[in-house]
Amino acid sequence: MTTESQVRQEPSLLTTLEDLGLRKTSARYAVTSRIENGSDAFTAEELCRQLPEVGRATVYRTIRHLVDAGALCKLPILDGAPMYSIARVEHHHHTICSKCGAVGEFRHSTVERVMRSLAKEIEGQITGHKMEIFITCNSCLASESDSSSDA
Amino acid sequence: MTTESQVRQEPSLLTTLEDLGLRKTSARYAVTSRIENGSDAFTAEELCRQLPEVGRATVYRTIRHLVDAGALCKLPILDGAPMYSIARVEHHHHTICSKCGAVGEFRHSTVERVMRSLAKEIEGQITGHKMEIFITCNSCLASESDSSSDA
DNA sequence: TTCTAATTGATAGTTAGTATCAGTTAGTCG
DNA sequence: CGACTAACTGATACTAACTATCAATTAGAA
Repeated sequence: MTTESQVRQEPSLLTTLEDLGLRKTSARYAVTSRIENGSDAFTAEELCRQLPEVGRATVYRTIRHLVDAGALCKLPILDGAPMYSIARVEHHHHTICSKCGAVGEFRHSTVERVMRSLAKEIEGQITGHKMEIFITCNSCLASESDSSSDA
Repeated sequence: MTTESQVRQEPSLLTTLEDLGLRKTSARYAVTSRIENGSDAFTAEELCRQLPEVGRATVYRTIRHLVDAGALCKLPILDGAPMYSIARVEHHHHTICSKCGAVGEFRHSTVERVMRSLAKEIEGQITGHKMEIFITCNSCLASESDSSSDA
């Protein structure tokens, strides 16, 4: 577990940008490292607020590059701005806590298998899919049972 | 097939509003009948444009009532405004054509079964789910093969 | 008919995101 | 190293998609 060789250093988001042929700038460094060290999922506006030294346009532009490169995933939220999270698994789905908004990732072969069986049912040609599971996360469940003991 | 008794009249959206204890007004009549007679899925702004005689606020308010009542479903679109479509099947998922934006509904027991097996994998308590399948619809496939014959 | 709470819609405000463009900078080339 | 230039930045202004406000209107009960 602690062996160096087993720690696969994920290519940093800044590297992803370089690989796109983009320059390594201080603004991009600020944005990518904030994303990497920040919380799970975030909105563009949150990031702007956390990085007042970087212009909004640059924050939005950098996010867009990362999404285009597949390094970030953008998930549409029913009410409000889309959230972004680092794509750690190539193809995956999301869990979203309805209470606190925490976003998780999962991948399950069954989901992919279902897609194949759905192909028969659906008119047209399937090009992709997306699944979101709404949950109450463990920490919200815990705080819920706390407060319910008051009542 | 053509027997009257087999044509189950779906409760109109206006009735849905009445059932919520809301008044039957001409603005609400205009909005609901436009939705019922219009195309599959629409955005709020589209509806506003189609109903210049109804105020924007009223259009948005009416949509919100219908979504709250479960008569319309709101589906978040990755880029742009959310789309709404009449919920014809209680619990269902959507197909979205990536070319033309046409939205369809489907329901498949396998999807629901998968959810149960995922429950084991996922931390926290599942409260709901949502699945979108991206397709190229038949008519877009057709026009695609047309234009490819030009090239 | 009268009354009143529900409703409307014009307007102004907010939020999220994009376009513009003059000024700055990374990285290369000599 | 120094100069050059295309890439980049960020302030600003703009647009789209809503939401809040509130005086005027209206549905529906009495």
